[in-house]
Amino acid sequence: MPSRRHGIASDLRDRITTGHLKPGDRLPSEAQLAAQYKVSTATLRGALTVLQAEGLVEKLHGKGNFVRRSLRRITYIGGGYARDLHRAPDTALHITVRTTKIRAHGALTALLRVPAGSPLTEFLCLSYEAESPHSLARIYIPHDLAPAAVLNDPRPLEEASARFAALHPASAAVRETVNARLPRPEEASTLRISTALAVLAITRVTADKAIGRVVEAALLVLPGDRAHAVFTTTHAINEGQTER
Amino acid sequence: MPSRRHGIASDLRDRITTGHLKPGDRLPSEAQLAAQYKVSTATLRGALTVLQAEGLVEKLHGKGNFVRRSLRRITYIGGGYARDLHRAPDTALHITVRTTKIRAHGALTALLRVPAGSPLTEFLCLSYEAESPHSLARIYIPHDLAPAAVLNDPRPLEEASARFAALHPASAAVRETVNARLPRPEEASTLRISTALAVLAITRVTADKAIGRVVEAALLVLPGDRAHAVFTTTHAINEGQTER
DNA sequence: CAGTGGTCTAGACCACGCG
DNA sequence: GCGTGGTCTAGACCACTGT
Repeated sequence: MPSRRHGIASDLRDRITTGHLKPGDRLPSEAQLAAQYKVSTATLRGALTVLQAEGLVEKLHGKGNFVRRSLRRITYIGGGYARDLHRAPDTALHITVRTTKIRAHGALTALLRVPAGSPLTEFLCLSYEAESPHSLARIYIPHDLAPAAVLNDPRPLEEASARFAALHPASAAVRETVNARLPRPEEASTLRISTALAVLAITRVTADKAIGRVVEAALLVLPGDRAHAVFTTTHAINEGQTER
Repeated sequence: MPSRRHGIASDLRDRITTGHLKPGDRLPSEAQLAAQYKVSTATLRGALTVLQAEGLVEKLHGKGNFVRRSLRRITYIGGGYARDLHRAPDTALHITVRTTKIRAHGALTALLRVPAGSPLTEFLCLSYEAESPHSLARIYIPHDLAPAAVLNDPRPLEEASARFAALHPASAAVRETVNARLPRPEEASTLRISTALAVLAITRVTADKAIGRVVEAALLVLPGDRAHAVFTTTHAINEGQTER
């Protein structure tokens, strides 16, 4: 075995997949497991980090380590459609949105193709599933393109970007960039995930081809242990429908 | 600051972005840095892990820690096109392919929609850029769909899936699933990356709609500190071209 | 309060790269 | 062989959760 912690991770993984440890079960405390495997707590925590990244184990500070109930609950659907996130149908999802007016700076000026200092509206969206944070989205829209209807939408939001569906232009070009990175400290605390757990970061830029402007930039952060992104494309005869 | 290692990471990050540490520079040894910051080597290594995941620092076992020369050199282009990976134009990319005949098992049967035990051809592709591993791809094709022309392609491969371009059917449905996870130990060693560094894992399934079969499943692994995936979609008037 | 995980320390020992 | 990073130890102390 390449390392002690991978060996322990394999052993615990087997216990989970064979059903000796069932979904929802609490594992023995890290001190107990460390004693069982005769390793230091640091090494044992390394093993748990591996299983956490696989989505098999959920770590809850102060409570314990648990076998995750369902794997891969968050699915981001690519293609720039209004529906961003799908989740298990039997669970409630609610979202908080904080709206702020800011001015373009740093990477935002390049994404939105506006000069530095341009007025923007920022929507900070945090979605919850059963009281536990689920995903984080920061959506930026040039101020002159953010209609009052969106700002004052009275509907209780069902899904994050339902509110923004009206913004999507008739002829749009959507560019989504996906990468894996560690969360910034404040992202880790708002999503209540470990700072050692990678997140799936998606940057989505939507341009209206008719007016030749970027109408929205969305920075999405999904916990890497529970999320994946799906992109589906159909190719017509000898030519694609996705442009570069 | 949320933690000691993030504080140190911020400080080093500033030294890099302000130019006090230039691309290609070797950082002081971890022992020296730990002494400078008056922390243990474990904490200092935590700080370097943060910077490594951001793509700012490259760790080379036995040599040292270096400021990365160019950020985000690997770009996966979504949409199922033949060209999988783009890289800096001034660098040479070469690929090794190992072909094996195997039988469908486990997740492969579900991906390819074939019964367990079906004969498959596996292509294990490892791409290198200037002698350092770059990306890892495992491509599976039902044996009866793998033409001899592909198996015996005489061309020196320029890019991984140029060889497979001929396979792409006229009318294809491509489904790409992206997630962030830790590398398996053998993936970490072949890609020569840390086991603590998340990878971007892309599962691409290509189906030929005409014959209603899955013609290829590709499991791609890209190092998270250097790679991102880009998906571009254009929407026609009031309807999309990406299907679910 | 007691019990849990999260961060950190000050080392030891191993594996790799290079002269 | 020597210097480097990689893994691991056996603790200490802090932060969070529940009673």
